[in-house]
Amino acid sequence: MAMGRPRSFDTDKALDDAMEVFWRHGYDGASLAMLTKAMGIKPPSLYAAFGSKEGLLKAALDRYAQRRSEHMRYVLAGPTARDVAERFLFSIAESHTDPANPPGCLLVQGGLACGQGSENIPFELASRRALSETELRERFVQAQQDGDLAETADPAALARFLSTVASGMGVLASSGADRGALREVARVSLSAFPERDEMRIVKP
Amino acid sequence: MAMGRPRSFDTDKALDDAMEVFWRHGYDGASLAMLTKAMGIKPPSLYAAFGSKEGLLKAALDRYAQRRSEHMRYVLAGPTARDVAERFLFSIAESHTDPANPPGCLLVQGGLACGQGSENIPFELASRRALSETELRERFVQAQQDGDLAETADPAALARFLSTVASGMGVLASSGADRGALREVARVSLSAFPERDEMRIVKP
DNA sequence: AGACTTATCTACCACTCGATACAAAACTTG
DNA sequence: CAAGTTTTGTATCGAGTGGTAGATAAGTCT
Repeated sequence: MAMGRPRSFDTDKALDDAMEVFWRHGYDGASLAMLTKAMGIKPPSLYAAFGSKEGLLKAALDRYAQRRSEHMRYVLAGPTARDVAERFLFSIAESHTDPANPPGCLLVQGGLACGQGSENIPFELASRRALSETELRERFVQAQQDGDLAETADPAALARFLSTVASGMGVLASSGADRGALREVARVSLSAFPERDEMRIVKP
Repeated sequence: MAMGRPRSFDTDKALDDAMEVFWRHGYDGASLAMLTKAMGIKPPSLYAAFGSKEGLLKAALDRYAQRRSEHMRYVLAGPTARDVAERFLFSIAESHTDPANPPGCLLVQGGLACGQGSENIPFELASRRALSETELRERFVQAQQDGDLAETADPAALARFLSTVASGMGVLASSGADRGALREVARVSLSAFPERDEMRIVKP
């Protein structure tokens, strides 16, 4: 059996290019013309490789998650719950203002509300945003067991708070805020986080 | 001189309907077909009244701001800086989950990233988001003068933090979070806010 | 009433959208 | 080399986009 003509473009490179377009223009705002131009391929190649525009987005999101998993591993490896929170917020201040990428977060910029035919895109993004919140929550539960987070603290609430601030920082960055502004938000947010020998956040 | 045929639809009612469409689908996702159907008018009437799709959005945003100005007046009338922060966050938890509206915040849902021909929409929304942050900051400066906010506190940082949390709550609400979840975020966020006789947020 | 002004409706414009049919090209295998 | 398989480019599809021309309807003014 013959093997067929080999693909003439690099899939990961093309996904990086597509990711940038989705990031900068959102799902609805990213047209196939933009995408194919950025990726350096023609529509039939795109559809052969990714199936559809939505398939392309999902592949780009997978790659985005893959990239961020390294950061997240570092974040979750913080020695205490508070260190984890600190790493989380400050690494986001950096990544959301990384000049190598469009400002903000793909999972926020990608599309909170979409038009006809893209109704499921916001759900897709939301479910992926929920992943890091879950990781944080589980890490905080662990911290409670380890004793570096007060038993009266609420891991779910803390994780949701951090996740919410992260989304807000994405919105802030998308409107042109600089790295200093995001760091400042991170700093203020951290003061909502219980210090080691203190607990301000307790269950109701 | 004659006065011409009177308009057969109510402008404010039509704007409310358009607002909901923009809110639910974003600027790019809101098609003229959706808008005219929701508003109960035909395209020529829309263009005669609002000039363009972008003009319609701006008119809807004006009306949105008008609605929220009442809430904001109540928020800013809080007796102390901390009361202001508390009112701000909890009123947002309510409004972003008001079943009478689409979930989230129009200024966030409307479009953080848009396509060709709508590049200025994100700026328009960002500038309107910045307004409430400015109001908060000025209120906190006043609070400092009044003595109910520590001199070492940073009004700009606090206002930006609250504004960021508000945006984050918009993202959270748009992905289906319920009112309780938003209230919880508000509660945690408030613990980052200096109590009356304490100041945790100081200038660097 | 009749002139004038403005809004509304039908129908349509040029264009872009996401997606594809088809044939030529490029590779592996026999 | 020839057969088989997959990718590529050209050219295009039907549907939908934001927006408008022109005629008609509905008012106010003299």
